[in-house]
Amino acid sequence: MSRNVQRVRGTQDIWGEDADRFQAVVDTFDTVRRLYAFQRVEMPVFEATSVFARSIGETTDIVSKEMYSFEDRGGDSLTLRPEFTAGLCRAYISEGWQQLAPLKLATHGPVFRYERPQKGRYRQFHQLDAEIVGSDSPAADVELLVLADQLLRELGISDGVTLQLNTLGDAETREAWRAALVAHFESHRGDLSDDSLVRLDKNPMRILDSKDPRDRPAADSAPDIDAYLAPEARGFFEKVTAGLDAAGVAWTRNARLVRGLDYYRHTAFEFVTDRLGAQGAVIAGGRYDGLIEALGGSHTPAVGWAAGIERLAMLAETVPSPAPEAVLVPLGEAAEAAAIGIIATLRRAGIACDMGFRGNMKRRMAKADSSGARYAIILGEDELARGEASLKDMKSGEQQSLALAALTEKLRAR
RNA sequence: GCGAUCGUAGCUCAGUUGGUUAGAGCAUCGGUUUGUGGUACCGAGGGUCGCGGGUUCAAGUCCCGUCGAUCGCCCCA
Repeated sequence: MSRNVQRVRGTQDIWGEDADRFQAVVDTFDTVRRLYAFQRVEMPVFEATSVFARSIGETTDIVSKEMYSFEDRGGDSLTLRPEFTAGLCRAYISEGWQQLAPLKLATHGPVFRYERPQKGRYRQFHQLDAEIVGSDSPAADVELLVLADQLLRELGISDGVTLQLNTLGDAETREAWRAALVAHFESHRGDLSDDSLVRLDKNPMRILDSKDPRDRPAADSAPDIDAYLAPEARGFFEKVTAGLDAAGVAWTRNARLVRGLDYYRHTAFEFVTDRLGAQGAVIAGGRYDGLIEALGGSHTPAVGWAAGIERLAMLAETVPSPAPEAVLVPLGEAAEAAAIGIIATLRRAGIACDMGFRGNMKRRMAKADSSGARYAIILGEDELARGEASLKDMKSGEQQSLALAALTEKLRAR
């Protein structure tokens, strides 16, 4: 298998059942986003490197060591997108979408991060993405969360997934809490793991969700944001949770759920499963009111989430791959020639069908059977001479002779 | 980037303390009187045992390196 040509590390060839499941996730997302009146948007797979460097933050691992950046032939530094949000915000500014705000947008496609591959974690992976740009209403957060919840329900995986919810407050709250956290962890410096000592300088809030047991006492005794929540921020969070309750979406408060980047405000959430090991987050997002400003636009509140298609597909049941309605079995050269016209007519009439090209009749019938087709259309020379074909019901085994002209109507009648 | 486990046909695996031409099931292809599938039987193709080096009379089996996958850490929409 691994001769000369090998897949690039962290990439995947998706086919067969996996491809069916992957497509089912995308199709379900597309159906659900229409129900919520989210517009489809297509964006470039690469952007100027500065778009991600400025929005995601120079100090993050994503920007400092996980981006696929390269210089193009014109000497510009470009980067394959490591996420959707930054590019979408750039588009919002470049395309003048502020006139249309609030905008409800949905997109999906490949994203790229140079990471150590694991199950459910690839260097080219695929995300669904939903964002509401230009709304500072908690109703936007609610709508996005209900959308995510319905997506999981339609995929049949909502049982194994829980919504964890937190608030990071407004800018002032967030700063006050952050300062309190730093003070708290400074006083416990001696108890922290090496990783968390680095976090203390770079990303102190991340100590809260550290998995290292050495960090847990200090993390667990750290102050919650609640004591620092400004009244408006508290009100915002209460409206979000009340909206979820009204919509019948189950959630749990996770006061240790945080976002490292400064432009995150208010709602932060993750839909988490324990069925995928360390890669447990299947949908994650939050409100990022400060991002578009950081990119050079005017102050624009926004909220959104992204979901890993591969992870959702791994949780989803196998979907039966769509079978053709009929398979043509031509016998002999003249029949094969005639079959080309017949199958073209059927397909133009919207009837999914296939044709076997090789083997003897027994083989072709076996092929027709394993395809799952409802009918086999047997085209023999003598039948063709009479302008007829044999239509065989693969389930009952019944077979009848039919005028070629009646074939389309007969199959479409079903 | 760090630590650990693993790597034999398309897939799932077997391969005894290193010992002759590396096996099975599934799948594929062909056949069981030549125009009829799902069952059964017969047969065939397909592997330089991830790759490279080393130890040995002898390596799929041991050692080293490398690549890849997996598990955890890290990071994360």
